[in-house]
Amino acid sequence: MPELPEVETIRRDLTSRIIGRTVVEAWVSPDAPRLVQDETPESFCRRLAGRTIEELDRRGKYLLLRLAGGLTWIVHLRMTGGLIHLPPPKADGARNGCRDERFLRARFRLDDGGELCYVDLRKLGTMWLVEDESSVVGKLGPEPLGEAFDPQEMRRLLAKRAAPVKSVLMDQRAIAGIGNIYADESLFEARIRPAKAARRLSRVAAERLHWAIRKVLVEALGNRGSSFRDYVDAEGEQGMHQLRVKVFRRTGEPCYVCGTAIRRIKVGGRSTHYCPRCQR
DNA sequence: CGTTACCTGAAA
DNA sequence: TTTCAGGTAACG
Repeated sequence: MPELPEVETIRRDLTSRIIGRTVVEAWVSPDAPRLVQDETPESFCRRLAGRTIEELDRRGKYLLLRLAGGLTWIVHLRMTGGLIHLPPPKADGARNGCRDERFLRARFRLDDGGELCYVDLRKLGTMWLVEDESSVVGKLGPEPLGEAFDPQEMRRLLAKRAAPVKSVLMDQRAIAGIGNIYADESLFEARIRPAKAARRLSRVAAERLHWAIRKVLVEALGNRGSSFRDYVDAEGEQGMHQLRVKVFRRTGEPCYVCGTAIRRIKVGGRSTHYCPRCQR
């Protein structure tokens, strides 16, 4: 579900709510045996309990919760995962429970009475508790909104790749954080065919793509991400960027630039949307 | 390099 | 009933 703008929105929302909080109790549903990586859910819960969350960071689509004592709790939401924060109950004792108990896969009680609920319809999400973050996020490419990602880096990572340019954008070892929505949107903005071999892009096209990626991600972030289906932020609210996309899931509808019907094809096994006239 | 498996529910 | 889904690891 969530790509960089969605995960970053969750990170920002959670920061003021959970930094400095201690996890007093962790619970993982026996119905989600693959959620916790590298150890049993019991051992994970035992090691997490009593730890204080000191920092909340993001790398690509991964959330990094740095804990006192050197451990990092890493969460990847995959397709349908979500992290919802329930604030401490009001003075009158009123409590808003997790809204979809059906898909609740894990629950983390905090020392202020609040809690973090991990929900995941498809159960594809994963979490780790590690000493060495690089064992999980070490192979990711540069952050597209970071300084290391410049036009030259864009050209470098497209060079020599025979795969479609869209597949390279979605390759997390090439660039971190771009998924199906923002790959299509960036390629539209850069006027490039998604199926074109990455190494065939001209220098100018690569530079347009560099600029387009940043523009698209910044705008999506400003709209708090895209909610096409399951995505909600840390308060359970939808993003707004699905109302602003130019091609994603607009098959058959007119291109906003030239009026040509948006086309849908498969690239790297994923649905891909583009304007056959604007994108060459 | 492309394809398939992992899961479950909603939409076609 | 069949297809599809904001992702990625493990295949061949």
